[in-house]
Amino acid sequence: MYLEERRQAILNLIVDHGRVSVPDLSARFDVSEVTIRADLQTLAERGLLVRTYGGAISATYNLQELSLLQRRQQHIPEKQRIGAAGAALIADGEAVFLDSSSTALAVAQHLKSRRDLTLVTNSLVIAQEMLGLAEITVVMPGGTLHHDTVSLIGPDGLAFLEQYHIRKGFFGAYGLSMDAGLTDGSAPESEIKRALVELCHTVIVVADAAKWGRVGVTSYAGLSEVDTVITDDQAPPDLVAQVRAAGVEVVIV
Amino acid sequence: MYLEERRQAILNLIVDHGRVSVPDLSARFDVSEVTIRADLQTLAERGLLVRTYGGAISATYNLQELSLLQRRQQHIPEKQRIGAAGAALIADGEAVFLDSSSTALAVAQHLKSRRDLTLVTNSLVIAQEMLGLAEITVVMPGGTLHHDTVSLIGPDGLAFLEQYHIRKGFFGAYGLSMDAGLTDGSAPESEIKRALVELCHTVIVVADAAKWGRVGVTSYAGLSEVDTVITDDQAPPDLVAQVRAAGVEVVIV
DNA sequence: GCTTTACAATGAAAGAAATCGAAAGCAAAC
DNA sequence: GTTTGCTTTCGATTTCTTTCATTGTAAAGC
Repeated sequence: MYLEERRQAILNLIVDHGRVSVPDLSARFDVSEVTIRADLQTLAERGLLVRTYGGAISATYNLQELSLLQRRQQHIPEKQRIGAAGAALIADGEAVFLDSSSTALAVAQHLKSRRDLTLVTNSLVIAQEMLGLAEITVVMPGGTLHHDTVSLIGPDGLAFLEQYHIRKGFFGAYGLSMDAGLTDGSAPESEIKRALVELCHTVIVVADAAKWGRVGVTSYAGLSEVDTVITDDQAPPDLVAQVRAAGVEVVIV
Repeated sequence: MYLEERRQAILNLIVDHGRVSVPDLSARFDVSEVTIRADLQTLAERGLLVRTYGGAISATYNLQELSLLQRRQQHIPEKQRIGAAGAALIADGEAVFLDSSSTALAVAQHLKSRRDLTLVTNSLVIAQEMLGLAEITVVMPGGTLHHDTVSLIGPDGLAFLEQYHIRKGFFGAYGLSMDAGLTDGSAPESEIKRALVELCHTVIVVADAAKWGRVGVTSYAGLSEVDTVITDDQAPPDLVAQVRAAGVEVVIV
């Protein structure tokens, strides 16, 4: 029996029984427990099962996994401060765009007690975070799911968004610099952001100190298109001064 | 019983009863109260419940997530069999539509090891289920997030989908009857399905036995538009015979 | 308001089981 | 013969759980 056959068989057992134990699998396939653990770890990394101490169970708990990821984010104090400051700029009744960055997620987390708000976002994580909040309308453009950013990307979603009057857009960035402006790591991601920067009346960049002076693969906006940058107090003062001189409001939290 | 299973069971108890107590859980799972407290603390850190003195209660903002989990767990063996049968109808390389029903989710769960597949869906749960599977392309139409079905609903997302050649569509239903055809619980949900039934070359209905003979608020397709129904062996034979006589293939698993 | 009382939570220590890491063994492929 | 990938062995380490002593808390009665 080959390795992949064994792993397939393990998955079948989980589908049938809901759970498997390491000693049991070891006996059944006549390999050491160490080997079984390696199998389980690999399958868990592929998201095909959930590892437990002593065995594994079926992977039908993805929602919780995701919310765990979300909550891991919460513990970064800088992002939370930036998120709170961003949320303070949003009035009830407005329609705002949030991109798929983790800092924009922090903004969303501070909007949970708001009423009559429309959030436009391409981030599945933000949508998930707002689940069950009846007072908040979440609108998503269509697109293809990108696994790394957990967001919908695609040129065709934009036409759909043009019917909304989006007052404010919150954008994360891979980097923020004087000459390259706002930069990101991937081209399709940049494309949708470039269009949204056009669409939003007010462009607000949420970026922690690490982003300053960094330049990513593609630019999606120049500094002249930015109204406000929200960052934390570790941002390099000389760069902050330059950006302010260029007419951009910089909020430090 | 593994740790994660116990924690899952605790969450289920909270969904059912709204609250749990430490001594009760300790007796029920035959572990010490200290262990239960550790479980509750961990689950509270994940945001899945709210800790109280002597026990725990439901985390209101997560109720939606949990009730969805619960819905997924109902009829699990039947739904899983239906899901497997549905997945067997899909060849690698195809583009298929899956709606936001829990039975369509079961189909998706059986597609995880496939390669080169395009899934079109308006269900956030299915999208999340496919997260990290690089071989599977997930496309979502734009729309407004509906909290109860965890799906994107909206008329404008459809234009975007017309560019895809969707071979097969898998649809759940609230009810399935001779005269009303396929029915659903809410009008906007029906609207998007009606359009997708038009768009899909082959329409496959996945519905467990409980759906037969039931009629919901709005119809989204007549039986004449349906190619195949996949159901379980508890489906009423007389209704099955009638539907077959109407020219619909009925697969019983 | 204050105190009592019963219950709940926490910390430390300890034991059993499971896991991990590193080095080594083994087989098939080049 | 060497390489490569999978598997095993064997301590060292971690995780999970319990017990017990101590501290903290809620709510009833004074």
